[in-house]
Amino acid sequence: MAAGERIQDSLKRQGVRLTRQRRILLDLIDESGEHLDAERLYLLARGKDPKLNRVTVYRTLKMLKAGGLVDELDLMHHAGDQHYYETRRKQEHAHVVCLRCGAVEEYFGPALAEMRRQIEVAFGFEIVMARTEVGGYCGRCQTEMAQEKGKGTKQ
Amino acid sequence: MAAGERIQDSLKRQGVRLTRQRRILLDLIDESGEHLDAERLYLLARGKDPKLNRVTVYRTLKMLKAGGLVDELDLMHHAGDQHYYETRRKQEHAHVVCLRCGAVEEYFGPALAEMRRQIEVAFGFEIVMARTEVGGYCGRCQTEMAQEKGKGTKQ
DNA sequence: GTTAGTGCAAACCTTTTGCAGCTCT
DNA sequence: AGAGCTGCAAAAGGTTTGCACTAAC
Repeated sequence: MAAGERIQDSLKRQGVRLTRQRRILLDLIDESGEHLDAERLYLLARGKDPKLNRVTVYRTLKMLKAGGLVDELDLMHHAGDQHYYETRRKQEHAHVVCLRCGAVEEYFGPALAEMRRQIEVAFGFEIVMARTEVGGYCGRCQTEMAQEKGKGTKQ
Repeated sequence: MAAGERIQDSLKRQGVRLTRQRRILLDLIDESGEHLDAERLYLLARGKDPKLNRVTVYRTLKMLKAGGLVDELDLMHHAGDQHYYETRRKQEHAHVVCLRCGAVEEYFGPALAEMRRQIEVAFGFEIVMARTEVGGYCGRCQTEMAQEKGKGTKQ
């Protein structure tokens, strides 16, 4: 995929049919700031086309994943076992998920690329995709948990 | 959990009841070389106790995960959406999964710890668990794919 | 016009839950 | 004895499939 290219352009180049439904879904994925799961994407898409079916969402996501146009995330299964999706247009990053409030931060540091390189060398492995997810507690939740603990002991 | 301690000892110390079923499951998890999913563990356990129920397997795994005694893996969902489990007794490592043959290698390099440290510092985050999974093609499959491609063009 | 894509319904796979009875401590 | 655990059956959550119809190229 050319850098900065939208998913739609990439698909068109591959000769994939651009239906009304796909245009809606791809726009949402391209523009969304959040990490979307199938159900959330479905609900957003229905806002634009109430007839659009949930199955079409799954089929579209599957196609995009197979084509390497989106990455599939689990976000530590923090909110259930559904998958989340994001375009691959961004630089590789790790997802840091707060297990208490669900906030997701993205880490772009050099250790990721370094690890990737080491794995390729060490195993003669050809990496197609990589996923790092970290679960724990964000700064704010650490504070709040400390406060609650204080209250708890008084009671 | 004390280093080198078996899961069973750790549970006993916590006052968790050690039933016949749990002993079977914990032995299997402790001794298994592979990454077990619930179904595989269930089948192995049934070999030792044909009455043992699948639900017990799920409940035991959930308890171990909640107690931080096992890690839950997805192995890039290579063979479906089930989860895999392994004891936490080993040093942290990344899982490198061949998308063609399913082989799993483990990477123990220093880049992992380095990334963990950077995330803690950068976000003031308290890491509880971390998971790195890499999908791609192992050396052998790369070779075989190259050969098949050669054949394919002749035909 | 052809073929890929859609919607609908129904199935599928993995995991969880409610409840009565059993068992570990 | 009694809380905690198990088995069974049933449901839930997330995703996929078969098929007839529709729309993109």
